[in-house]
Amino acid sequence: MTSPLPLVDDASCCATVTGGVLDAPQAERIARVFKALGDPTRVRLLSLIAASDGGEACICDLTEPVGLTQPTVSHHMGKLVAAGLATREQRGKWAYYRVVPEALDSSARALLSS
Amino acid sequence: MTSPLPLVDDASCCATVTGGVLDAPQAERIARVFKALGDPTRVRLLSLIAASDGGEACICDLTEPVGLTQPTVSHHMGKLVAAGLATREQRGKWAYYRVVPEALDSSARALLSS
DNA sequence: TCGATACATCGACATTTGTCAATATGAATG
DNA sequence: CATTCATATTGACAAATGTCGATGTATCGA
Repeated sequence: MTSPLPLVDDASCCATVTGGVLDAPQAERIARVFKALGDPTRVRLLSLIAASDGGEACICDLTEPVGLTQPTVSHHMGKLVAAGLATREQRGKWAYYRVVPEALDSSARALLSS
Repeated sequence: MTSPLPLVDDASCCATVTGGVLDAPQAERIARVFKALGDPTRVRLLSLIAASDGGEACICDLTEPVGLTQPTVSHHMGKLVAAGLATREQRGKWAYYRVVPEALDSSARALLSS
């Protein structure tokens, strides 16, 4: 039989904060996503996109409700995409962004006790 | 009858990222906790404390495994406490820190789709 | 082909952040 | 009371971050 002790976690993909001591790379991976979620504007952007028609929105839809410049919104969306929390799809002149629910679920699971 | 539309969320305590458009204060509150989780050292500290005997640890237990200075670890723990993710209890010379599982659960719920 | 539109990138700037060494605080112990 | 030990606080500094204006790039329409 294997794994009688509280092993850290089988795969680094499913590491959880309270499920054993995390090594540096695991903590790094987990923290990277939360860092992207650690800005109020980006949290707001995600909620705006999720609440948009068809679950997608372009920069032009987001600029006004957030009250920031177009470059700034573009910068934030870049961060969210880089963190895997959103996707970007170019369609004609517009760039359509969508939330990645699996990424949110995965991050949520990293916080659950077990 | 009330609330036929997708209201943002009853209480700000249970606001969720994908459950309706968040206003600025709600996004601020949510982002504050994730900001604290957005540093690899702090994620590691939480996992170390959670895995410690009795679910608690003092600064002296954490300094060596994290490989950082005592003031730095103290600073990080201060941030975690300020974010509500940990508690601090002074017992004699030592300060014992514990993880707040409810805070982790609450943050996790903010990410779940609904 | 030209102008307008949507977006990204660049350069700059002030602010925040993570880190440390040095020092202060406070509790136990002799 | 003096010393030691655990921790917090302070001051400093480099690096990262959020924001903007200006500019570049690509696409659509006339």
